[in-house]
Amino acid sequence: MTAQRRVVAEVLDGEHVHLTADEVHSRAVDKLPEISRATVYNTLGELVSLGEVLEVATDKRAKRYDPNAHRPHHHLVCAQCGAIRDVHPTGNPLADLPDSERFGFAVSEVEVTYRGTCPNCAAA
Amino acid sequence: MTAQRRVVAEVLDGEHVHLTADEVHSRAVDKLPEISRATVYNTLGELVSLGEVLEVATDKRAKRYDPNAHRPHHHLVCAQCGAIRDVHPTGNPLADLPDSERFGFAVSEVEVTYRGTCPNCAAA
DNA sequence: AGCTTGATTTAGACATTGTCTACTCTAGGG
DNA sequence: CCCTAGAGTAGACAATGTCTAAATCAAGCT
Repeated sequence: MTAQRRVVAEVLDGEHVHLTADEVHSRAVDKLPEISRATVYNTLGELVSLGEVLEVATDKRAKRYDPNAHRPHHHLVCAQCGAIRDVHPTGNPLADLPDSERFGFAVSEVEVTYRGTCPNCAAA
Repeated sequence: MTAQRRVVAEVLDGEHVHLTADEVHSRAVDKLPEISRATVYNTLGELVSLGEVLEVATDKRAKRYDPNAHRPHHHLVCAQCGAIRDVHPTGNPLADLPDSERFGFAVSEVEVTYRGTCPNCAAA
C-alpha cells in the first residue's frame, strides 16, 4: 500500500459517486500533485480485480468507477445529463432468464441499467 | 437514400450480429471501397435516431450496433471473448423499480446485460 | 550504512474510438 | 450551363485508455 494507492482509495471513498478515471485522476492530483495518469489507471484496475470497485459502463464514452461494490445494486441514468443514481430493484433478473435462453453460457452476473430523465432535466 | 447509406443498411441487415462501427466500416468498404469513416458514423447515428438500430454498450471499449431494434430484447455477454447473444428474459424489470427508488426520474427504458462464460471459453 | 533486487511510479509515446471541419462532388432547379 | 444544397470525403483533432523505458523506492541482506 503506497501513498499513491492510498490517495486513489481515498478519492473513491470520500465521494461515493460515480467518477470517470479522469475525474479520479484530477482529484488525486489535488492531494498528491505528482501522481500520474498511468498509476491511477493501474490502481483502478487493481481495485477492480480485487472486487473493491465496480466498473460501470453506461453509454457515455468513459467508464465510471463505483466504490459501492459490496452492496449489490443497479443504476438509473439520466439520458440527457448523464447523472447516475444507485437503485435497488425488487426481483431477481437472473431467475428471469430460462435455461433455453442461456445458450450454454455459465451466467454469473446481471447488470440492469434504467434510463430516463432526471427531475433537473425535466424542469429545463 | 444514397449508395453509401444503402451499403451501411445492407451490412447491418445481412449480419444480424453486433458489429462495432469499425467493423461496419470494414464491411462497407468491401462493397463500396471509397466510403469514408465519417459517413459510416453519420449514417449509423441517423439509423439510431430513426430507431432502426440500437446502440449497445457492453463494457468493451467500442459501442456496438444492433439492427434488431424492433423486437425488444436484452444481451448475454461472454466476459472472456466478448461474444454477444440476444436473449428474451421473462418478467418486466421496469415493474421491479418501486417509485421510492426512482428519485423523481421519468424512467423510460431498461437495459439488462447478463454476463458469464460462453461454452467455447469454458472448454478452453 | 551501503548494496541488491524487484516492485512501483513516472512521463510520454502510442493506440483506439469517435467527432469536427473544410473541401469536393453530384443532382436538380433556374 | 450555372448555382445551390445536401451528401460524402479526407484528414485533423479530441477523448480515453494502454504500453514502455527509465527513474525511484522499499525491503532485506551483509
